[in-house]
Amino acid sequence: MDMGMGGGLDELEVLAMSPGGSAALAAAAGSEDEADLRRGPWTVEEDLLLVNYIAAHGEGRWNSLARSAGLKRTGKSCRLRWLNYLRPDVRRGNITAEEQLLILELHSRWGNRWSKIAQHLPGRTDNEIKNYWRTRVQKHAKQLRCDVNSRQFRDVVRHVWMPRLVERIQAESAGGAGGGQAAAAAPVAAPATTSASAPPAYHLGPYGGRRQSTDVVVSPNKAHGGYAHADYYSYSEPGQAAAAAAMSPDDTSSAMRSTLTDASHGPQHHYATSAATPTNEGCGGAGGAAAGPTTDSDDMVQEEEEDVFAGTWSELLATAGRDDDDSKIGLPDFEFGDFEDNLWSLEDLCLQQLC
DNA sequence: AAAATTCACAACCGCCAGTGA
DNA sequence: GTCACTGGCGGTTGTGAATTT
Repeated sequence: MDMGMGGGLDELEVLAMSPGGSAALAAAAGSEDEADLRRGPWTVEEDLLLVNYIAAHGEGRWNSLARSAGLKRTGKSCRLRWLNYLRPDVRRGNITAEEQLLILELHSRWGNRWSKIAQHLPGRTDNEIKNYWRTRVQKHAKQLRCDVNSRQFRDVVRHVWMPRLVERIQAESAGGAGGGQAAAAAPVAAPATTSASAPPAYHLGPYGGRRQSTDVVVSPNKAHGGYAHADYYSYSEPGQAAAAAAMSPDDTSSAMRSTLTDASHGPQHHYATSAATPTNEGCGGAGGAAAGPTTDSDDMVQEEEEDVFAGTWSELLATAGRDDDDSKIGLPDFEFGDFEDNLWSLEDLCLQQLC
């Protein structure tokens, strides 16, 4: 694919992406709509236009919305910006261990159905989950020289990564009160949506890459139910440290657990049997294409006919926390080392004959 | 300290399905 | 039936920060 940003920028695009490029672009491009459209990173001004317009008029037809709001963007671009970034309930930042576990599990069931997976992770966007998968999960697959859809890698995920995530979740829960090392690795993103009392906050600004430290949080204007113009009242620190400080690891874990089992966000996820079933169910077909995600229709049927998760998250964690090994939800025993980013080693996997 | 590399993420694209004229 | 428009989805890429050499 060599179109769009990948195909190199023409002069207009370069103008558009430069600071203050909008005016320059308009001047250079003339009055035609097509050429008048801006591309590239959104500016604070554009974000404000979009946020304020939606606050006043709600979401609607995106193309007309873009025009009415005075944005020189396509409707698609506005929609994406809103859904992935500006929406008040969007959560960004560290993916928690619970969320990682859920992503791994759901991906094993549905494959790259990012939007579907995202529906089960409140506040997370399909784009973020997709990015997580590509940057983290596929990286591990690459390290192991496995194809990400291969049976070997799926086994590794199920037998090594998932159990370790469960361990990590337990450690975080246990460490929440005492604030041990697990606390240091605690999730930091606070669910913006689930707080009934807190007004939504719009995260404006960018703007690209890892510049979260420059994010601007725009508070809603509670007085008239709209959202204040350029009402910058808070600058979040890198990694949303402020939010992290406001929520202990334990709080986060319990919040996530309750959120993840909230029927309003979709079917409850019962993890235990899925994690406990060491791929015998899917093992018959061996590798290759058969190891890949099942088809959509198959999944839908499976989802409706059987819930592969047998217990709630709380139950899972409680069960997994028992000392008696036989009750450890059927997960294979591993020597759980540190909880650094590298959740397994090649030696581990060789020992387990997984890869 | 500078250069090179890696990482994380925003934003784009094409494709496709749904809808209405 | 068909055409145009719109929105949603998954795949891909460019970019800047962070890390390593």
